[in-house]
Amino acid sequence: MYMTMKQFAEMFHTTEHTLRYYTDIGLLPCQRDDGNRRVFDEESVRWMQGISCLKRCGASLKDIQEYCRLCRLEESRENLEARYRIILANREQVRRKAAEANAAAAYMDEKVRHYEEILAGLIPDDTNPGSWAGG
Amino acid sequence: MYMTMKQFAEMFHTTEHTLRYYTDIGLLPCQRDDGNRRVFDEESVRWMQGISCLKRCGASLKDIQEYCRLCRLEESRENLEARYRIILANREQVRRKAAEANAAAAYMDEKVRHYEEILAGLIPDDTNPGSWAGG
DNA sequence: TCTTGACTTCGAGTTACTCGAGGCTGTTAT
DNA sequence: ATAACAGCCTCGAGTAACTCGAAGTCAAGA
Repeated sequence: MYMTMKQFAEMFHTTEHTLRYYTDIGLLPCQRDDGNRRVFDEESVRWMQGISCLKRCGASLKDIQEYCRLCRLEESRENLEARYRIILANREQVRRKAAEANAAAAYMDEKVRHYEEILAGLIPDDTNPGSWAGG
Repeated sequence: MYMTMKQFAEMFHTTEHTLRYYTDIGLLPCQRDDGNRRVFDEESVRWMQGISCLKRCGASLKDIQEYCRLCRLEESRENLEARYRIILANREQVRRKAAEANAAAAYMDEKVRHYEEILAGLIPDDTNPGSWAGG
């Protein structure tokens, strides 16, 4: 059961350009048909699932590549621990990111309210960006 | 009261390279001393406060540049509304980002627990990244 | 036969830095 | 007076992770 570029791209909500990039850097495995076109099978699908998941969690392609490399190696305690370390480091990163994003969202809410008050004529416009909190 | 490159960079926890970049693209205003070195005053500080705040909220330099341009123009209803639109769009973006980051953080928590169970020998190692949820 | 559509490679452009080389300036130590 | 040093300057190249477009290939359908 082989999929074409287009089907595969649609399946993962990404572009053909991106998929070409991933296969070119050796991140995503694929076969070629007799016309040299990339074709994707269930294995490609499984790898792409892992890749896009780690991506959504904010991992760099380099880290994902390393993680995938480890997955392809023989199982061992060392290997397992190496993968665990990557996952742990990634969790830290995504936690920091989430905290920052939440703070930023809260701040923007305030900013929007501020602007709505100005627009309603309740307070004067203070164009100066220096009046912003949290410099 | 002028500040040197170094002082200014320390004040905003950034690098001199980045500040040079910001001044070069016309985002951050600065003066030059008689030796052609950049010097920063209170006005630079105020602008930089606005810039780093918008940055933390995930705005692109392009958007920040446009926002700052509007701030420098004469006040008007139109201008005010244009700035409001930028702020609104940015809030939407940062909200989406926060939601994504929170979901990713929760997922990574699960992933870490999963790994810890494998490490404790409670369940076998399933190296296959396709076993990951949320393909 | 011609067109269409889906692919191919390759090379350039993007954002927001990041780094380093090589050079200038201004102060301090010898 | 000279040397060393810190701190700045410009300029050009490199980075990640795409993104885009040009020019070419290949098979199927009208």
